[in-house]
Amino acid sequence: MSSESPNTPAAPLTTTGTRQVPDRVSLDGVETRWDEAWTAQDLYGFDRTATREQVYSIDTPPPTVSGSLHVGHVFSYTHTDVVARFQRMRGREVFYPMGWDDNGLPTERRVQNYYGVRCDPSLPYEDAFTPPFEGGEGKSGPQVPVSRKNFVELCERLTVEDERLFEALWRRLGLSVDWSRTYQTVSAESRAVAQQAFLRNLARGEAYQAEAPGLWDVTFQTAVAQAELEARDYPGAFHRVAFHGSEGPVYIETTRPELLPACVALIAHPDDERYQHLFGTTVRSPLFDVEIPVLAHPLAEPDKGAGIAMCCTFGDLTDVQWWRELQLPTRSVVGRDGRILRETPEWLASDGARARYEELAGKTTFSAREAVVAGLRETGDLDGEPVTTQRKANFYEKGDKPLEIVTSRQWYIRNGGRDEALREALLARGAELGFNPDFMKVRYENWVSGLNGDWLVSRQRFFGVPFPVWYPLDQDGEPQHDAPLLPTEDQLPIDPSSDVPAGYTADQRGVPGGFVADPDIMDTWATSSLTPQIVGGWRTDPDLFSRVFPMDLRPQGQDIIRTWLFSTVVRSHLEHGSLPWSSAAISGWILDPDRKKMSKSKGNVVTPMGLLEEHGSDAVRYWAASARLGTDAAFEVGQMKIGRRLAIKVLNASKFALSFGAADEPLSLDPALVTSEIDRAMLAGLADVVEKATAALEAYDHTRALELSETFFWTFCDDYLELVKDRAYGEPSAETASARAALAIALDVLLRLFAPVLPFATEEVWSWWREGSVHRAPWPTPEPLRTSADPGVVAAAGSALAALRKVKSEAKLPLRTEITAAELVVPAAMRPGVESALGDIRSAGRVTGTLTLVDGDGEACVARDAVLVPPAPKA
RNA sequence: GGGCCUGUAGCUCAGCUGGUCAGAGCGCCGCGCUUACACCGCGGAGGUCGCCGGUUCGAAACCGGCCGGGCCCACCA
Repeated sequence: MSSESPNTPAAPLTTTGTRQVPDRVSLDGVETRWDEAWTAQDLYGFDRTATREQVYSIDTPPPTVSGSLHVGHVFSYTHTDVVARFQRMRGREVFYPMGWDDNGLPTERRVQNYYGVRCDPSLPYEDAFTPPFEGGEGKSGPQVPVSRKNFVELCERLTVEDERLFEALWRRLGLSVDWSRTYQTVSAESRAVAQQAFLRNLARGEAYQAEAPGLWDVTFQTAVAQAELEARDYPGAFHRVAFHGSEGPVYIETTRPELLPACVALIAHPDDERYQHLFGTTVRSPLFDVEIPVLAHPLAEPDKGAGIAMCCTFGDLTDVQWWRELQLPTRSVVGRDGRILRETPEWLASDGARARYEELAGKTTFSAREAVVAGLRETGDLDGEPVTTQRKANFYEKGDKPLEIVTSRQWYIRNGGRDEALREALLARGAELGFNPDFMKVRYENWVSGLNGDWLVSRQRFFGVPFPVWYPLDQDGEPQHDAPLLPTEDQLPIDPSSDVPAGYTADQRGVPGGFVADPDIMDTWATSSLTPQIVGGWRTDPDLFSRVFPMDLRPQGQDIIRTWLFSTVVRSHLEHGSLPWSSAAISGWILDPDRKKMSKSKGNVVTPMGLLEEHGSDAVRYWAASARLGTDAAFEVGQMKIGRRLAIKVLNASKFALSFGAADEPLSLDPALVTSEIDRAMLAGLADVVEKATAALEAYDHTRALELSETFFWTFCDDYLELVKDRAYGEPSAETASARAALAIALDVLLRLFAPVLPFATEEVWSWWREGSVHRAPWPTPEPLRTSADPGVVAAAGSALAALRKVKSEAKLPLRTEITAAELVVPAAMRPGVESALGDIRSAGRVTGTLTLVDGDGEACVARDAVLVPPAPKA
């Protein structure tokens, strides 16, 4: 053997002990039985004395516990487990933790409904708090306000049960996770990591606070980041509205007439002939009679609408850009609740304008629009009727109302969105990362190249990781945002709404001269982007961290390349100056039979546990492993049935291969005993399979590896096993010993090849005749199997056997039928192979008389002039 | 509008850098309870590789165009 992996036995194993093969083999109960055995042995426990070179570390995606797992999870987590098992057998010490994502909006909502509470960070912690009820799924009603700490405790209580169910499913599926290494994204440790990483970003100037217009969800009343946007179709209508110029009306078209009081300029393209004479002049807005400058800006598109746009603060992101670049005034009228601000703005001077505004104050944008349109009709400033249109609007991915743009103070982390050097550095990180499949890299590059701002990390929610920041209050009680009070790292995690900054006392909270907490929490990605640091012990266990980081693999879905993957790269680049992992494995979607992405709302989700119970875990894993990374796969029960058949075949073929000779007589695995040509040829073929399958798995191509092993295995069963079984049954001789050793060696290798995909069936068989677990056995290498024989001998002999079978099949006779004489037409290339295996061919084909070999061409052997003697009919 | 993926037997998919590629499994048809397996075995039928051009001695594979499916980004006047 050319290379020794750490768990290769010191001396090559050449014989096995006695065998205990059950009379009846079955997959029933293997999942539970082996899960228990593996747990008892701590088979997948991580050995933290391993060095970084020995470790293979996986940054497992933490599923959202307040949701439910579906077949897509089973699919992609199987891909990861195949990698983990392969690497473990290759001799790597696999660091394979499991996390639970219980931070964020889905959990917040679930806890609210389940316990009838809501989070109010301004409240003090209550020691023995009892929620009003439990199990209030979907109930709505008055919710008792509780402190953030109480809320987090309830969250932890609720998610414990979810986690148990999730773990049970993963165990059933056979994930080789080290279950002593689980983490929660809402845990104290995760919060501490998130806060510490943030404080370091802040110290290095990578995190900053800014007051600026930004996208705002009026339902959740929080700022929203670029990565959380979703463009959706939204019905709207173009309204042609007259502004009053000195030389007559100037018409603009708008879908948001309610923003008329927020208008700050009319803007056309600098080259637009139609508006040259107006540039530099002013017009007056209808209804509100505000003097509005007409300005030129290249971003205006002459063929859009009237070619001249109404710039408001703020209707869309283009408005923001105009406002910034043309230094326009701020005239906001939409509040954080999505309603028109109640206070009449000071820029509305005339009584008429103020009266018009008062009609709008407090209305939703929708109602305000109706009122403005009615007003425009009344004054004759609406030209024609509104023309309905489908427009695209930006939505928060979890929201159902279009986003507004609101000015607010927010925290940002630099991500290259407004800094070319950093953008280039992050693009370089992307280039350095091994994407599997590699075309997924394009999504990363597109996203980073298209960033238009830094990462907005603050959210105006209550449940989540709070910013570890307080502000001193001046003598007027105003917070001094530019002089934040920060905790030390060893104090983390803190909750600024209940903890007190150094040098202050609790009773100074909110008092002039005292302090106040930053009210915001972090975006969930601000925590999730640190999963390698959380699970690797960055904060508390530097020794562990040095052994697992940078990690080897990030498995994840393609939809969160722009969020989870990118944000993790950003944090690692900023904090560690490296990639967080060297490779990423991107799984595809599961499509239902209509080729649509499976989703709960469509009611076509099959419960994963039901699937595992019905088909068996190995079968479901086989289906998952049959799909390549990055490729969408159909949810196909047929493929699971094939997997089940394969698993059962592994049991049966193994039972058979182990049945020759006395059970108390050890089987030899010594290749030196393999002397018959066809046996040596079979091993040579297997050597090729091992070599190619290993290369495929190294390249994250589990599909190819499985296909190679599977194809070999079926030929092994259907042809090779049939050919050699008579010889293997024979009296002790060199030929018999050759067949038995070849079968044992092949079985030993095949079980290991299949172990990553079929962990239960292979372990079951392994236990019949081998010590320990197949999952800690070394991955096979081709060298011990190599022989000088031509692997084509097996194919040639198989072709000869098929020809003999075909004669019987066409004569509609049983395969037991004897052939007392026949001619076998053999293509020249197969002649040596057929000759070398003639004895096996004769016995497998039940040829009892003369078998004459005749030269032929073609690609397969053909039998002719066969004399067939059917078996005597049974009584 | 830009980009990525994808279109091969009824179905799900292999066909890697152009020359045994026209394949596998399921399904279908026929046969068979063979000292592992009926949750099985054996044999067989099925496709002008989305369409049209081009490159080449040769293309499912490479190039261009078109058509169809999926997805991402941009488009919010």
